[in-house]
Amino acid sequence: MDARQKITIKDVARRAGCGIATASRVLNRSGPASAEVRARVESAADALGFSFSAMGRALQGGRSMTIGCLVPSLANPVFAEAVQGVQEALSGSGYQLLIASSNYDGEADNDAIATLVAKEVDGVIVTMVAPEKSAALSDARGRGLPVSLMFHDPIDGFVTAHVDNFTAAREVARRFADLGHRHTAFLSLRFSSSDRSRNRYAGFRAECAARGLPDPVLIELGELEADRPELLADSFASLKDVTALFASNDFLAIAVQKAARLMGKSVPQDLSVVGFDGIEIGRLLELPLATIETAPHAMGRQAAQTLLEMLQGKACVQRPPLPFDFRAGATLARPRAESRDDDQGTAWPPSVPSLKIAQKQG
Amino acid sequence: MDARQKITIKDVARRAGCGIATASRVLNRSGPASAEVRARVESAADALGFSFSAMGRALQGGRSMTIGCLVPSLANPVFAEAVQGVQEALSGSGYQLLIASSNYDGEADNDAIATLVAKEVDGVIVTMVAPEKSAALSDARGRGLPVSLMFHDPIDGFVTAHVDNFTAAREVARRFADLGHRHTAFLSLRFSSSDRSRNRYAGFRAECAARGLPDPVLIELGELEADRPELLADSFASLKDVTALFASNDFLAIAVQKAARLMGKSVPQDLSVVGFDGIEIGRLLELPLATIETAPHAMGRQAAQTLLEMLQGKACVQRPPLPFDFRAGATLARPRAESRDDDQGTAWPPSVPSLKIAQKQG
DNA sequence: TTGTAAGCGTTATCAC
DNA sequence: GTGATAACGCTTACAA
Repeated sequence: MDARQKITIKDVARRAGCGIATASRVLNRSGPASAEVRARVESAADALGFSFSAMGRALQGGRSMTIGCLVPSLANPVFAEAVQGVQEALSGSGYQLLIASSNYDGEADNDAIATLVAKEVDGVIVTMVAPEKSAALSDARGRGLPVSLMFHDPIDGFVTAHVDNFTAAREVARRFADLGHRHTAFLSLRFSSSDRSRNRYAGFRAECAARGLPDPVLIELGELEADRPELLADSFASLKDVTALFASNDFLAIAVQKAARLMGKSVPQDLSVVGFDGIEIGRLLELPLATIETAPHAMGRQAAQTLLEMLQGKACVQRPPLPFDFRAGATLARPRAESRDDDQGTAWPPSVPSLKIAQKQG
Repeated sequence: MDARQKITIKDVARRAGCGIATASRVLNRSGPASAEVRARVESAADALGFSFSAMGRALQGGRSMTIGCLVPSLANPVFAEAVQGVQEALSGSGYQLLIASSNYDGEADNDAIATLVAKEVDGVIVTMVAPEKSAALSDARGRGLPVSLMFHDPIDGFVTAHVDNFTAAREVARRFADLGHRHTAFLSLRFSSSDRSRNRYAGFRAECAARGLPDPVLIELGELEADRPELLADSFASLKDVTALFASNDFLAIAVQKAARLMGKSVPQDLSVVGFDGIEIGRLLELPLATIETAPHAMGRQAAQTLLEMLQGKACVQRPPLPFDFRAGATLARPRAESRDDDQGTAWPPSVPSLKIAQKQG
């Protein structure tokens, strides 16, 4: 209702009885000014409650001092933590964060990038469905906009802050194999829209193959099943042979345990479960979750630091992947004796309602 | 390195062989233009890969089409979800979100507000340590900037999207009392910097008093203890009488169970635990968490909708609190028979290392 | 139908 | 030391 007009530097100058250039110099300490004028300007600014318009500055300076960040969702704590890391790395740099999220939608990704570009961000930090295929992203890069990726495994000309998903997943397979598991499964949400999930599956499968184990069963969930252990349970009734399951993230790993419980299977006696990400809460569970511990916070920090370097015109090189750790937990154990080495045929039903399940061929 | 110059509407106009006003009209469909010129302008824009500068527009139009959002932290899923809700409510409105976080620091809160104002956001959605005391916030409001609060219980002239913390907490006390618990405790992180925690404690205590129960023991944790069940366990060794514990959020509720386990206490036989917030994961635990279920997502949506209405100049009225629900879980049960009605003296040690513990007087 | 020009808030340049 | 003034990218009178 009472939107009072904005106080601009003009108002300050008028009140101080000087030119706007002088006011600007005083307020920015960017040039000479007599003590007297300086005092007048400062008290005028104070009295008026003046503060600079970042927009005016940006327009004139060519830099908005804003960097854009696109993540699939903030509801996923992994991304939320990464963004938090970005914020931290940026704090003190003078840059502000403009955040967008796409809800794992490739189209929305492109729109978001376009919007960020329109806002004249000075650089972007991005996790999206398919950066290598995004017209908006390559367009932005073509215009000279610094781009820093997060979570993605290395892609052609981009720099990325990442963890080596392939190798980390191999580690899980190694653990399973060492304990004597033969029949495994990989559980994923949005397999097709996440290069991370795909790389994890690839690594997992590669190591299984290297050890002469059958290919892991690939189970791709829809959004629905992930939140409904009952639905999940339905589908697992079929996986009789499977004694070890690798979930592509910790939430799935926790949800699948609930599902197992519903079907009377106990973890880890009947089914070993390992997750991915290493979210804090996994540690606090009655059955602490075995998982690959990653550092999303550090990923955010690194992505931001890389971007800051690009903004300073430094040459930017792809850094090595951030470390991961296998976190031992209570959800991983040897398979029951009787279920070992029982390799007769795949207990694989032709179809499972409302689930897209596919077993990759070796 | 190769920061190609930006394509402005001037470039488009030049290439199309027309004035910039015409180009603007065509591209915005905001005025007449002959079919011929229209075509020329459009193909020129296309060829050049032109896109508008939101900044130029904002500067001229007086509105940045950006709204600012300040939350304590994105690492807390409750706030992350709320922000997600804000994003959703804003999508399609043409407004972008500029996000800041303060890490629960009152000073950072003020800085963040100031920065958002400098960015010329058209409105702000805020959760901060002390909105009623923030100079920056009242200043912003004084300048006519629409302000919409989230999570905070109603404060003088502000509108807020909230849940009735006091009443929700009373509900917890009621449940405890009905089951026969007499000695309770309230566990909080950052009690002093969160009006929500304070209101929850107040409601909890009020209902205990109304039922003739002793005041709940107030336990305020530092950041450290919350992540270290060992440390937590140390402090609980003292709370011999307490049979029921209300944690001011679900993470604490989960952490405290781990601590209880470490000391050989079993939940809920020896200790009932109820959380607050209703995070999804609580449902999936082996011992599903009893908690007050709130709707942070809806809170974000409502805060955003309210702000949009303010931006449209509509009168905005404080809406009633969003609903909460008591979610039954396996962490709440009757106290053991022998521990009931044993009211002899407070089992309260003079000091517990590294914890600020205080018992409020009735 | 079209183009010129003023103005949004700032800073940088350049005379004074 | 100081103050006009041009420029940044855009929209919108207003004039042609």
